[in-house]
Amino acid sequence: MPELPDVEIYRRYLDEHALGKTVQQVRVQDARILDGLSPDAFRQRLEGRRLTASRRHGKHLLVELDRGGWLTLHFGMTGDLVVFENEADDPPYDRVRFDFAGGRHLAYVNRRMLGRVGCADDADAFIDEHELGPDALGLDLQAFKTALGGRRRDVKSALMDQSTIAGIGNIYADEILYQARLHPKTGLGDLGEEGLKRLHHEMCRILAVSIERGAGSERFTERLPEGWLLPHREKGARCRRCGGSIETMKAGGRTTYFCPRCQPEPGG
DNA sequence: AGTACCACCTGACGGC
DNA sequence: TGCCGTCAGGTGGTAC
Repeated sequence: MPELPDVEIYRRYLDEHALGKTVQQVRVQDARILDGLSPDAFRQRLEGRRLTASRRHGKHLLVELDRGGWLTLHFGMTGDLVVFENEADDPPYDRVRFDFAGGRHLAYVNRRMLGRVGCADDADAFIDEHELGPDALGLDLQAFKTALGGRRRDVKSALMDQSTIAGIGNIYADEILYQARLHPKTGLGDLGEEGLKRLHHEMCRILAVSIERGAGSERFTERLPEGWLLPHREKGARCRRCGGSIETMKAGGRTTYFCPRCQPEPGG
C-alpha cells in the first residue's frame, strides 16, 4: 500500500520526530529485511550518526547521515514508521529499531517482509541503480510526456512501471485512471494530446490531494473528497459518478478496479 | 521492448 | 475445528 503519497507522509513524520537526532543504538530484529548487508555492517554504518536530511524518490525514503552516507527505506506493501518513547509501545512487526539519544525510538515496521532497509553511499547513485524514473510528484507536463514518450504499452502498466515514472502503484494508478476517465488498457499511443494532458493533470491532483489529506493514515479514506474510487475498491460497488457498477480486471498483472461506463474502452 | 509468470512474505477469508 | 487454497501487491528475476 505505501505508494508515493504514503511515503511522503512517512517522510514528514520522520522529519518531525527523528531528524537532527543521533542514532545511539540500532536493533535489527529481523535480518531478512536488510538489503544486502549484515546486521553488524548495518549497525556500524548507523550507530553514532546523526540524521541530517531526508529525501523521497518514488516509493523510496532516503535519510542522509552526517559524515556521509544514506539510510535507505523501502516499505513494500505493509511497511510503516512508528515513533515511540516507552518500551511497552514497541509495535508488532518491528523489524529494525533506531534508538536515539534521549530515549526516543523509531521503528521500521513491516508485517509482510516485502520491503527493504539498507545503506547507500550516494542518493543519486542509489536511484540510478534501482533504475527509477523521475519522481511523479511535481513532474511537469513536458517531463511527463518525455517519460511516457515512444512507448506502446497500456497506460496502467506504464503508470505503475517505476522505471518510467517513480511512485505510483496499483491503487493510485486505478484512481488516476478513474479520475481521468481512461480505460486501463488504453494504449499510450491512443491517448492523444488531450488524453495525456488529462492524465497528467489527474496524476498531479490526486497525489497532491492525497498527501494533503494524510495518505496512509487511519481515517484517510473518510477524508477524501466525494467521488473518489479509493474507498470503494470492491467489485460491484456503485460508481459515485454515474451509478454504474465498479468492475475488476487484470492489467499490468494486478487486479484493477474501474468503472466500465465512465472509463470506456478506446474506440468502444 | 513488451509480456508473462514465479518468488518472496504473512494474514484474512471462504470452502469443505 | 481445522486444513487448504487463494488473494492481497511492490519488486526483482527469468524466460519467451
